[in-house]
Amino acid sequence: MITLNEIAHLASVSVGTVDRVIHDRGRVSEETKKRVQKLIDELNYKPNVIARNLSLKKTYNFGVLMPRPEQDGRYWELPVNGIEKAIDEIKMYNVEVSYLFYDKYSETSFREVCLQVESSIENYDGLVIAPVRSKASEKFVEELPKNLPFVFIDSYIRCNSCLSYIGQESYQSGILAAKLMRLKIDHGNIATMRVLPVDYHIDDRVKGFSDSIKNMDAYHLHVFDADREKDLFIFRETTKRILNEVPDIKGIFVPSSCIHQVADFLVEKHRERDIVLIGYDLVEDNRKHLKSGAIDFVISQRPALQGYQGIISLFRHVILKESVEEKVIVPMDILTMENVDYYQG
Amino acid sequence: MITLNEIAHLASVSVGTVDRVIHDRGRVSEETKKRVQKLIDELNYKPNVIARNLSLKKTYNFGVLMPRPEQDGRYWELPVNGIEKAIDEIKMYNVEVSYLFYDKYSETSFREVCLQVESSIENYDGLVIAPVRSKASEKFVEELPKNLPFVFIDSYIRCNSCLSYIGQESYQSGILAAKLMRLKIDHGNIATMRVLPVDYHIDDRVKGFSDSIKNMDAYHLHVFDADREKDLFIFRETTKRILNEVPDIKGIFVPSSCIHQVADFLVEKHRERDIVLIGYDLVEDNRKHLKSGAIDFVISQRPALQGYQGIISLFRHVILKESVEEKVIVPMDILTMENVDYYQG
DNA sequence: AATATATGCGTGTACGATAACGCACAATTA
DNA sequence: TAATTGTGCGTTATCGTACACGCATATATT
Repeated sequence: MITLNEIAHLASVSVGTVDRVIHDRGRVSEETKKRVQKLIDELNYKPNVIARNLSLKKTYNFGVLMPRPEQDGRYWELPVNGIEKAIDEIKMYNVEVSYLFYDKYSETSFREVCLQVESSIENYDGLVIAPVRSKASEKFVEELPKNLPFVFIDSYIRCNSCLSYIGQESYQSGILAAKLMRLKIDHGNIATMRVLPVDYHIDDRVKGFSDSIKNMDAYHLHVFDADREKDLFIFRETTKRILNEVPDIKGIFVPSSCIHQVADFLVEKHRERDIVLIGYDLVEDNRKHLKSGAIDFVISQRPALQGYQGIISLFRHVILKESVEEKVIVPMDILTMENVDYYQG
Repeated sequence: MITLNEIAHLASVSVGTVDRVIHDRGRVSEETKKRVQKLIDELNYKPNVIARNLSLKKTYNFGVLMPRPEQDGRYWELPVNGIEKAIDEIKMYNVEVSYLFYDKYSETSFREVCLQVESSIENYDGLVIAPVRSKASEKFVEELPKNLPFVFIDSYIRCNSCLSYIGQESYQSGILAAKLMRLKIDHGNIATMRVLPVDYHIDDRVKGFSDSIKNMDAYHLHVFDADREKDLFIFRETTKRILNEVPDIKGIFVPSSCIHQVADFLVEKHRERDIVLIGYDLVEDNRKHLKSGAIDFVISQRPALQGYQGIISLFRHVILKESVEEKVIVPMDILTMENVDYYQG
């Protein structure tokens, strides 16, 4: 293992000079700089991260902008778990997180949190952002200082300065949902819900599902709109509508974690046995319904891994100075009553 | 953050004394020891791992005993990938691995590797063992020095001194396979293979599958033996036997990664469309058949994660001196042609 | 009583990198 | 010409821990 000191010796300069070359701090003659740089390249010198972080007695703070954990049927607790796991692993590097939770269904709430970050921007060494509110997020990241790295998790927005995106292949997961539906049902009426307000990746799930089903003669697809901003229990209400309008419905696909509202309602009406339910994300209520059989399949896109990876990507870039993947697509996992107990998302 | 120095000051002793207390090196009076220990406990002092490893300029070497990567349809490459990923993450702690590959189907090959380890046992700071050859493995670990930590991956053997087991819930995954089979087929003849030589967790898969299917009137289960030690292409040959003996076979379950041999044969005979295939592990050949539709489902038990976790467990115990989980059960993942491209095992 | 051994504890240095400091000399400015 | 500023470097303290070493003092052995 090559060290600073060795380079210094070989170049017949002091460690200070080598350090200045490495960090491009100037105050080194062009000639010496070349000589040192050549040795660094030739010997493939890599700074010892451990020594560096011991020396740089700095504490790092990563900000996490995401919806309140309890929203979407406590879905957002799952990325938080992953974030906590990551922080636990790298706590010896003096890394902390500051959570900045916002109400996913309120533009002003998100704006407030953005302002809060902007007003103390110097406190942050990196940001993990779940840009659920796309437009406002785009504006926010545009105005971030150029030297503040940030990563997206969960959903993607147009942006070329982001360090990394960790997320889902939503359209494809809709196709997968359709496949699972066809395994359980070989013909008849199927419903799905388009969730409002528009969220790109939830929309894509519906598109993937619809595109797979709509051209098949055996099935008849009914699409219902469900505006979550109008009603917290919109999924329940929409299920009521479905049962009214399509009495012989065979299966329902809900492109969000709120499938448990649908299951709750069907259980009340004793219809859970004859209607196939497919939804997303292993929140506690969904786990319960999956085990009882009310929900047939849950697709999970490793929410904990998304949170974990978000922090780790920042860590690798900011602290280890390593390069990170621009895009990390998480797997889509199929959960049934048989494998749910062993799942780690 | 409390440091050694602060403890020393508060206890009015030198860091040397505190160090001796911490590492229980003796040469400290009972009285001072108590005083120091009390401060350590009260202030909840935790040594700085980074500083420790900078100081202990040690390089660590973990031995990995496992079947040759190319065996079982190159299944064993997958844990190696996970091991490499782990090593890459912790390389700054000067951790290396030595691979000790053996022929899974040869007792003498395994014995040789064991001898090799024993003869230079002082080189190893920990071992990751895939105890595929159960009996010989039991004997081997019994004779290991008490202070050499080791973890099991892939399969478990009776042993109370192992640091950690990272593995699969095989019986349950057999149940899952049966569920998937029932989704595709609602009645008829189904076959499965019992693989020889006996491997507990592969056997358990068959048991889980059989127990789910055999009591159902709609299905008729045929169990075939396949002795891998007699023939490298035994799965292919056994498939031939199945087609001969049960001409109207509807589905075949193979409890190992060698399902691709079955798929190869069925494709040759143009029977891949009307026979459902379910097997294990996303090796390259299986991926191909999954995407083409010849294989319907692959169950994966995160082989890369198993390798990764094996190394990380040793790392946490040996280098970070943290406590590790005694048992880590990896999830069982369902792979279909729709989600296979996004899988990370 | 003289010497050997054991115990208790402090000191010093290494690990590798960072960054503040300082010194010598040159170039620029007043 | 004297004062100021800038450049090109070396030196050194620092981070927190580990450990070799050495010096006292106490106890045991001859």
